[in-house]
Amino acid sequence: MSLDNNISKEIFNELSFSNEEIEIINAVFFRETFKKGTQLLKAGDNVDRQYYIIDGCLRSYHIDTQGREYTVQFGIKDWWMSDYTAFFSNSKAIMNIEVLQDATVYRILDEEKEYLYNQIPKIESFFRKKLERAFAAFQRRILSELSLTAKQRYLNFINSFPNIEKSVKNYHIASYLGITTESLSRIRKELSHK
Amino acid sequence: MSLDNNISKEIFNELSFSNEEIEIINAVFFRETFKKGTQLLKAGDNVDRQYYIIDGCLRSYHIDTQGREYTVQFGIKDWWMSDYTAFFSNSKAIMNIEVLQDATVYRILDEEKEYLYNQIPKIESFFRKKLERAFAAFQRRILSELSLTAKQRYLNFINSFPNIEKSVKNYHIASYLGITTESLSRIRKELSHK
DNA sequence: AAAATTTATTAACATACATCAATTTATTTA
DNA sequence: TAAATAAATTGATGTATGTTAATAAATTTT
Repeated sequence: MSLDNNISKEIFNELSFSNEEIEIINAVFFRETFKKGTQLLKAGDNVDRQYYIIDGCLRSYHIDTQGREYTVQFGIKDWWMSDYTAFFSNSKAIMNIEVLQDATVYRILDEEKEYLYNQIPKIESFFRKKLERAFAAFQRRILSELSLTAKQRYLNFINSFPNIEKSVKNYHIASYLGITTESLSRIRKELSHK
Repeated sequence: MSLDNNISKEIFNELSFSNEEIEIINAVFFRETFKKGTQLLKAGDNVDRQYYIIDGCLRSYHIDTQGREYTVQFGIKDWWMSDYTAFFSNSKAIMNIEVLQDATVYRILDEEKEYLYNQIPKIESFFRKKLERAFAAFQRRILSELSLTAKQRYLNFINSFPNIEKSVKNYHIASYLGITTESLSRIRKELSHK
C-alpha cells in the first residue's frame, strides 16, 4: 500500500481503516512540531482547533483578573489539548496553552472534526470513549479538590503523573493543585523528612 | 402512527426517528418514578445504568473516610445522572445518588447503551455532544474551585442554578461548594447585609 | 566559568475557612 | 397545635494555606 498511514496508526492504533478512510484522515490531521515555550493558544483567541499530542508536554492554564495562573491540564502523549470550554461552544478562549517540552502534535480543525465524524463513524465512537474517560478523570479531580488537603492532592498528582516532574516546574504543579508555590515548597519539605 | 414515541420526544426532542428506531428506543429506555429520599445508587454498588431526568431533582455525592459528604452534581431536567467514574470503567461506585425531589427518569442499562449507539449512530452523536458540554462545564467548575473564594463560588452557584434553592438544603449546597454548612451560613449572612 | 536570570525555599505574619459547642429557626410527626 | 426532629445560625477558637519579603539554589546566557 502506497498510502501514508502513519497518522492513523499513531492516533488510532487499535482501529483499522480502508485506503479511502486513511486518505480522509491524512487530509484532516496536520502534523506540527513546537519548541518549548511556544504559546499555542492565548485567552481571547478564537478556538478552532485541537491538538493530539504524540510527544512532549503541554499545559493549559487560565489567568485570573489578578494575574494568577491556574493549570487545568497537563498534556502528554496520547492526550488531547484544547480550550474545551470554548471549543465546544465556539466562543473565545479563556485558557492559554503553552509548550513545556518540545512537542509533536497532530492538529485538527473544528469544522473538519465534524466532517471526519460523519465520514468515519467509528472515529466518533473512538473519541467519544476517550472523552468519557477524560470526563471521569475530571469528576475525580473535582472530588479531590473538594475533599483532600493540598498535601494529599500533591501525593495523588505525583502518583498520576509519575514522570512529569522532569518536564514541569514546581510552580506549574502548584497552579494545578490550586496552591501557591510557597505552600508546595513547604509540603515538599515536610514529605522529604519522612 | 400507533407507536409510542414519547420517550424519543422527551429525550431527543430535536431528532426525528423512523418507526423501527422508535421501537429500539422504547425497548432500551425504561421510565421510572422515585420518591424524595430514595437512594438510587450506593457506593460499592455495581454501576450498570444511567438516568435521564425528566422531572425532579437528584444529587450525586461522595462520602469520604471521615464521613464527610461532597456533592459532585445536582441533576435536574434534561440532565444525565450516574457515577461516571465507575460507569465508564465498569467498576464499583464511589458515588451515591439520592432523590432530593420526587423524580421521573428514564433509565438505560450500560450494555443497551452501546447497542443503541450501534443501531442508531445519530444517537451516539447526540450524546457525544451532550458529553462535550458536560465536560466543558466540569472544566469550568475545576477552574472555579481553583481560583475563586467560597463566596464567589456560592454566587456563581445561585447564578447557574437559579431555582434550585427550593429543592436542596443549604448543607447540600455547602457540600457542593466544598465548604461547611457553618461557613455557608456566614457567607449568606454577609450577602444579606448588602 | 562568570554573570544574569529564573526558580525554589524559608520566615514572619495574615486570613479564609474549619471545628466544636450552643442556640435558634424551620419542618415534620404525633 | 404541640412535640419532636432536622436544619440553619452564631460565637469562640484552631489550622491550613496565603502574602510579603528576603535569600538560596538552579538554570540559562554571555
